[in-house]
Amino acid sequence: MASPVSPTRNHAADRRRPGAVSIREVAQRAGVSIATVSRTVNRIPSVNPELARRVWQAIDEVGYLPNTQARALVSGRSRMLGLIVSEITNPFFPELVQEFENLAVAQGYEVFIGSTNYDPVRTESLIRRMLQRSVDGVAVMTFGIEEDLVQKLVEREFPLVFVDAGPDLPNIRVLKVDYGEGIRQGVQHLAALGHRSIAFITGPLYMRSAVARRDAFVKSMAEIGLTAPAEHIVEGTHTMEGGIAGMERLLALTELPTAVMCSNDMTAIGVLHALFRTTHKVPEEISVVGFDDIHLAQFALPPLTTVQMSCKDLAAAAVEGLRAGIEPDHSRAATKQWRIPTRLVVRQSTAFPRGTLPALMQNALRVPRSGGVK
Amino acid sequence: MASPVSPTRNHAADRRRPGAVSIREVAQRAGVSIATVSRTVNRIPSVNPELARRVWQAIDEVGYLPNTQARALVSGRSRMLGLIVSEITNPFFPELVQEFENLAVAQGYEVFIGSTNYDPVRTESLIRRMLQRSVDGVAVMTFGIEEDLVQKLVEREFPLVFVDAGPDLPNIRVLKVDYGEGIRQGVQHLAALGHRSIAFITGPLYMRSAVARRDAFVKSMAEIGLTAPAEHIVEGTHTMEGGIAGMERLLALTELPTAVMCSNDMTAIGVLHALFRTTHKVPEEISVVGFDDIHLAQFALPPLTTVQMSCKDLAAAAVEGLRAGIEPDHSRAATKQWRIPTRLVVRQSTAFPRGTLPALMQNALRVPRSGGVK
DNA sequence: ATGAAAGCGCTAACAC
DNA sequence: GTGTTAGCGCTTTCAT
Repeated sequence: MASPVSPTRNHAADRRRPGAVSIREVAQRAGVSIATVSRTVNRIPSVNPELARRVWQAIDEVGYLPNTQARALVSGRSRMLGLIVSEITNPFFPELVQEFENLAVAQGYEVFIGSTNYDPVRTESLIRRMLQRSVDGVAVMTFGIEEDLVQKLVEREFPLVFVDAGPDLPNIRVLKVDYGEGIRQGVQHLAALGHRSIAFITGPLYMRSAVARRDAFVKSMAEIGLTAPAEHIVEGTHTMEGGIAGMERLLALTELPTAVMCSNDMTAIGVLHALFRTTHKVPEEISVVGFDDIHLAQFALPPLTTVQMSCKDLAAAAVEGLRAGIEPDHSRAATKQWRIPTRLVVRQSTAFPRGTLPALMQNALRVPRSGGVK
Repeated sequence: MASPVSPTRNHAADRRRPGAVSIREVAQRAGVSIATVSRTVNRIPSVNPELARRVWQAIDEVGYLPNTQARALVSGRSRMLGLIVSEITNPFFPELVQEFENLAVAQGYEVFIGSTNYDPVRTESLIRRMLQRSVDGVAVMTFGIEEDLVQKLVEREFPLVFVDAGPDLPNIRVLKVDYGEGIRQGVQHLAALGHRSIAFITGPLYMRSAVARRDAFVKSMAEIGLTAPAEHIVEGTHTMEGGIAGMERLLALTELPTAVMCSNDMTAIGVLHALFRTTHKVPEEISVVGFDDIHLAQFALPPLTTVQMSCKDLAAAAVEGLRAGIEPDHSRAATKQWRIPTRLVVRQSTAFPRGTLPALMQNALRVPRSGGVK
């Protein structure tokens, strides 16, 4: 029963990967107890420098890597951050994921990424999986909070970050994107060029952020005394396909707008595509403005004028917001809202509307084919 | 000392998230031992159905989720698969990641994604992090094996999947992409249209796959009696920026090629951009062919003719290859190589070269502006 | 400052 | 068929 050196070798060990070295080998090799190894690894100041040296050397020699699972088990913290996006294939998100990951890793966290694909079943399973892997917190960057998702998460009472809107609960932080200012700048840019008939292709309207952008558009138009007729505001899906479909509906109108603003860049790229297919020239015949400023926007044909929402800022705020909720003495533990600025980036998909005086002058002054504002 | 009900409440428990319920609560509530709960959860057939029912009910009532960390610790398997890509922001990868994730999750695995960004330091840390989280296997989908990365991984002797090439070791599986056939079809498509002067913009040549694609191009050209002059093969970076730079070099040549083939779609999109900027028309003046067939390719202006490398196939093979190495009695445990087919997808960026008879006839027959092969 | 030992949540031997 | 228990690798008391 109480055999000091058990003849029955442990069962699980045989199943483990060959390369794996445990804290015990290190302790043995350094001639100390496993507690000392643990302290050394965790940089507890009280360890004798000489012992610490021996421990580090042993670690080096055997190639020891602390087992995170075991650490998590005892500490109750996994040092993993959940990151939920709606669609990883939407180019905005990889950029966000990349920034988020860089920051998280720099702070010693790992990232558990998942995409909902707008599918409640999938989302449900995603949450469950994150809970089982006991992430320390979750950033929900879907830009459209699915209500029951929030519910599940909130119930478990752990640190959460949302974009745009979220319940006002102690563990929850919200990243407020300043859609108003960015959209306003876009509208004013178009108006300044002389556009009066500006259409807007929204995102899917079950998303709060899509609604927020549309509302910002309507408000910005009103501010300068303009009202878009109902048929000039069409619902899209935040995808290229949605942009194409939206533009086609606009094209079917008897009265074409002279400019189209889009709820995101992918939609704008779809619009560009639809316009190309129907041989309408951008920006000579119609101006196009996007939103997000994804990397691809500069490579659109023509390069897209757009409203930048810095995913660097967004990612930074998300990671900080999470840390604020997880680490008891984080400096911004009390901050509940984080403001994300936006700004206009003018490229070549916008110009004076056709037939206006500036456009005519411009045409007279330049070489034939390279239209557009430089 | 041996107090049956310890007055000292366990230390770690206080630190844990409130919502977390352990196997013990379930056992207590169902009036069974924790072993029975474990058996029930793991669907061991021998459990009494009546007890099982009570256990499931208790699980439901308390919202129990088995703790994966603890499971991993005892079983020696984490049910996590590492997935290493070079750049998550390159649109090819999110598509691959998505497929990979879907398949992995369907098999009960979680995915630990990491991108190397072509940075050895970052890569090193990535491997270490994956090892610490004890992933069960790693798929290296960088399309350019960094030698020391392989070394590190191979040392630990765990299941590995590479693309294109990898050491012939027991735990390693290789996904062989059939570049030859795809590139050949692209070249023959161009040649069939009448092109004789075809340039090629490669990927970064430290990548095996980039070299393989270039070699396939040279070989395919030779097969039909064509030889591209050295200045018609320029090195790119598999990015839009690289495509622009490459095309600019081509444009500086006294003798322009009539068609450009690219090592990937992003390069081709860059080429399209450069051509647009310099007011060259695609495909009327110059034809462009890509490689990969990312989703974006259909929305390029004009829609891109390209060689499809199915990331669905790739992802499926990667997951299966990993499972074959991890699960002792997987049906394809012995398979060491997996062939990934490629095929040509003709869209509108390719046409007869300018001035050839077919091109003239075509122009005579069609409405002014919408050139290209339909 | 260091070591012994308890215990994190779970699985798998082993005993009944 | 079910319960008891050792032990996965680690951190953290507690005693020395």
